[in-house]
Amino acid sequence: MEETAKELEATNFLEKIIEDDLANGRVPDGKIITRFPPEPNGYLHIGHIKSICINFGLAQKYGGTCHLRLDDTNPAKEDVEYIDSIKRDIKWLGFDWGKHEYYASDYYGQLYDIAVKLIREGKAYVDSLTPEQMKEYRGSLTEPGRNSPDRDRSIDENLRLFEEMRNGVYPEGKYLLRAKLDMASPNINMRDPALYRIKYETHPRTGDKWCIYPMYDFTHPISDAIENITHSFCTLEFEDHRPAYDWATSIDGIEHAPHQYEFARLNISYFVMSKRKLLQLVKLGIVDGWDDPRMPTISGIRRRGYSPESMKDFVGRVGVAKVESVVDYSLLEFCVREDLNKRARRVMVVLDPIKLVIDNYPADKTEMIEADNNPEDPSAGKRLIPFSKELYIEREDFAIDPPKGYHRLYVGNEIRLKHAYYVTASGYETDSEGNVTVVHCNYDPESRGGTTLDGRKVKGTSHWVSVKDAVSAEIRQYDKLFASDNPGAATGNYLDDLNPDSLTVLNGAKLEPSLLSAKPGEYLQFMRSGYYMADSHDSKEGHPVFNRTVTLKDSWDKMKQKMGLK
RNA sequence: UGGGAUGUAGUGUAAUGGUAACACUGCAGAUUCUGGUUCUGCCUUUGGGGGUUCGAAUCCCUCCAUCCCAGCCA
Repeated sequence: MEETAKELEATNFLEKIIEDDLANGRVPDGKIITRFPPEPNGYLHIGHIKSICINFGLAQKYGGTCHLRLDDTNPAKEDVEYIDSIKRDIKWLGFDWGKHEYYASDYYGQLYDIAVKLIREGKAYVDSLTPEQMKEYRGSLTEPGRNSPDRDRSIDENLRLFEEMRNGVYPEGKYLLRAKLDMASPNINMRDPALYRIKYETHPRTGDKWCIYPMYDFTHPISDAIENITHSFCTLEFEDHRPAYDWATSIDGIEHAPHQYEFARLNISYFVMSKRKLLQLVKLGIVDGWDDPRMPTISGIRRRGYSPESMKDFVGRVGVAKVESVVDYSLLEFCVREDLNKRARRVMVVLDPIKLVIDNYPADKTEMIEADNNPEDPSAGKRLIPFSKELYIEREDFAIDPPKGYHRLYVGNEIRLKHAYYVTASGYETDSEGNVTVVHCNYDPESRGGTTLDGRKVKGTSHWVSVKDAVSAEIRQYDKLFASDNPGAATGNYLDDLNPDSLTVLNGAKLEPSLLSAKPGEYLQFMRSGYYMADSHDSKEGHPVFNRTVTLKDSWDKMKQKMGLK
């Protein structure tokens, strides 16, 4: 069995379907064709990454092609702004649709002709029911619907009315073109679904050429057929639409019959993913826009500093199945950290500074300390950092009364200043409120570079920045947008679960001088704190602004919580 | 008995009649010039009940639970 070997490669049920179709000669020329069909009515989010990876990824894996098709059949909600962002986001992920950029609106002419043909064959009719009446005639989940009085309208009259609809003779809502299927079907989608509605909206691409627009159940399957799509993957909620899909693709004259397969959409704890809610967060001004770094949009993720590789790794680990599920936010953070650990350039930034004065270090001396840019990647090279008598260190790296297990700086304790020297604290100064303002210490000149000949160990290592060489910057400490792992579960309103601390802005941070010219797009690790990236909107040469992508894991913080210190 | 779908560690996903597993999380430890990384170990799993079988997560019956569907949205 030659297909046996291939089947072993499949890692999920969609791959099994493809391999089975390939093995049984059900795919023309052995080239599968998939499509990613977003509606340009909002920005792509992390849930779409799964769909993108499935459609583009599977085409790639099996030597096929993937089309980008903008499903633009509702001009009331769609906009070129969204089309542009969608294309930018897919490219950022590293996928390429090549010349296969299509629009459902490209097929309006063909769709119209098919509709006319259906009318001629008595398979579609123009209905004058109002929306309220429609609903009433449709029946309910447990009761069958009733036929519309217009269902038996003559073919000639249907033809005339439909043409007049197209010509703008009637106002919106006056008439509707419906397929004549089965009003008693247990599947509501088969109860004479709407095919065309009147809409006086200017379309982003067809302008005012049309005032009737085709519906999803009609457009989508036929678009797939026109493009010779072999595998049409969509999310679970379209399962009930598959009979409509199969109906549309089997209309006489449509030669190619693609198949639809459904998978579970991606849900992540602490996130909201619906376009409606994301749009609301933007409209209400709760976030800075679609690309706010707290948004789960691809543009938000990019601005936050997540890497495309980590996102692809993430959706790969999540897998593909038909169970509605919620993935732990911790897996997302794990993937981001794992990837950034390999690629981020290490730098020293003191977020909440206090001064450290080395009493036995010459006042006028500055020496350049050599530091690795990335210990995980020697090819990232080294850089020189200025070191002098007065430094900034992290406020939480010094304690007057060190708690149990604390191995940072306290009077009498020796620590290492990263890459530089060992220092031992000798005393400290406080302000009138008792806050530490200055820590005094002495350094061991023999420990230059961060080690000593005697091989003695120090337990703590602090990062530092030379006072006279320090750069200031705005640091945006982002956290989860929602405080609940299931926003809205408790009250029914997801806005009740907004995390009040999702953004903390730090203005007093002190940075090593190399950061003065940091550029958006460069992955950084502020040592011992987290991963950061310069903000693409607000960071300027000489006035950097950084977004926190994700914190480093912090086992000391965990220990403190366990000891009840936090 | 409206229709459609789905139930495997805390979470996600494998295993399709032959020893239930991988990842994340959590816990414990080792290493470490980042309390990061890396490494080691541990915890916890087939929705319930019946049946077929030498053998069932897998096949059959039944019950239960959850999700989706009543837009002129997609």
